[in-house]
Amino acid sequence: MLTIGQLARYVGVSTKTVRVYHAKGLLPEPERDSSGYRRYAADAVVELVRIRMLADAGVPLARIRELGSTPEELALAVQQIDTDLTARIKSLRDTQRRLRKLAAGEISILPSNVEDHLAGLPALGFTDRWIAMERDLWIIVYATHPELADTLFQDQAQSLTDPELRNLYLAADHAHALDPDDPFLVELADRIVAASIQRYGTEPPGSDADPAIPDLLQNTLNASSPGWQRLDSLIRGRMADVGFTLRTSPGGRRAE
Amino acid sequence: MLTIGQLARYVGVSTKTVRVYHAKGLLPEPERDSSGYRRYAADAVVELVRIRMLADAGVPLARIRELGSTPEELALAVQQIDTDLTARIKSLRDTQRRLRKLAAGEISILPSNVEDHLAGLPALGFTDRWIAMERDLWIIVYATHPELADTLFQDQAQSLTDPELRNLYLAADHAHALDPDDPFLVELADRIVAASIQRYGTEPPGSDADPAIPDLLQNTLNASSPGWQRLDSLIRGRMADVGFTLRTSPGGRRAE
DNA sequence: TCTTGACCTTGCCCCTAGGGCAATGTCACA
DNA sequence: TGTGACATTGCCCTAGGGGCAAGGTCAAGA
Repeated sequence: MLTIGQLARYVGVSTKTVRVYHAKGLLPEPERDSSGYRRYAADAVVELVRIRMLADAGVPLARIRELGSTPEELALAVQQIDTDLTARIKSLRDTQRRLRKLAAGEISILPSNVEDHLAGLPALGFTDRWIAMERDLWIIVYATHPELADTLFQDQAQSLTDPELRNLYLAADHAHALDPDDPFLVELADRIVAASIQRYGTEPPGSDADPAIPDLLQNTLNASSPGWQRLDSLIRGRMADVGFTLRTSPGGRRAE
Repeated sequence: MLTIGQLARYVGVSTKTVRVYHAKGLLPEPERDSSGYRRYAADAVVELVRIRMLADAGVPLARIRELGSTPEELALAVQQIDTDLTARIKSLRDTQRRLRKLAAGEISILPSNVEDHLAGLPALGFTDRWIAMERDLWIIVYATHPELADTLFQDQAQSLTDPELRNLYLAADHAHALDPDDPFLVELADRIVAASIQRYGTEPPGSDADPAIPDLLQNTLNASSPGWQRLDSLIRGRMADVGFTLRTSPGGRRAE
């Protein structure tokens, strides 16, 4: 008769695996010889091969144990394991495809229309710094307000088709390098506030939903350059003057 | 900024998963706000997506952590993960194929030539009981003595092509149903011993390698019917009389 | 006969990638 | 001022074994 090692070697598993199957009740404990060694008959080989086949297919051991009952039940279970296996193969292939896109740098975190929009910005004259900032902004917006983000994005994308607004955005982009005392910043702030009021009245889209978004933008901008910080400060001052709804989030917590 | 829940939802994982990635050093711990909540910036989303992609591909988290160093190294690693993924897909498909064979009852534990040999036995007049016994015997032989088994099997298969020997085996098969006192058993034992000596001299193949195999056969036979037990006993007696090498394993331990 | 190396036994702790719970603190809304 | 959804840390649990310890056994060679 077979020792545990011979059984395990023949089927291609470790002795530990066989013992685990005994402990889990998958494989019946065989007789012991006079020194306490397990002694297996040939049917244990057949049974162990069956178990390994199912385990290799990813069936949990607990389910394999319950499986052996009736032949119809077993056939049904095998059917189900088969479709499950097909699904897993498909999922692996999908993963492989996405991994290759990742390696090629074509990974898209944002919806593809947003990625397309960002990809078009360099041609309009925006700096990489600005684009990176905007990209981060949209990631945050889509993560925090998935139901609003599309609307906000459509508005933003559409506003770039207006040459005047586009020039304001471009000017803001390039204000990054300006000295905080540059008088151009005052003029730019005035023009931005005027354009905003013309476009939205005193109630900008999204402002009724969550005050965190403007805060967020502000923080991102301010951290980046003194010129931007000054520009933001000017805009906020002008907005408040004309009663523009620019609530600061309570305690400023959301923007910390 | 994002809370852990927003980050997790956006990427499609649980908050626990994100915390685990922090604990394992995969994702840097972000700043905390005044109440101790984690606050994430947009780059955490990008990083988390990258980690999930690799994790989905089956890369262990410990390896993902070591991965980020140089771009060439990463490209090489991704290359390797890709081939690994291909191998896993192939292995799953093999498993699926074997599972279908299992479901169809076409599973082969033994080498295919042995299975073919067994499949041919019914046509020669052997009973299912004999074939099942022989199958078990070959499983044990291949498991215990993989290097000898092929030689022994070739000899056995070849001996069946001799009509006289084949008739002896058939007679032994059908002796299962005989009464232990049937005089035919004595005659059959004589003929088997004579044929064995004619074929092998007094040194049967495999006897010099391990005495367990004859013991094994004996035990299997004896457990099955009184007729067989008697036949075996007669054969052993005759063999010993003529000096045939039929060692019993020391203490009989291997056959327990 | 004694030693040596390869087996076997049980029991214990370890791993991965998280899940789930508890106890507690916070946030936002009504 | 509640209330439900969210956050925090810490702890134990899972599957499918791996690995080690401390001991018992077996076969072969000196």
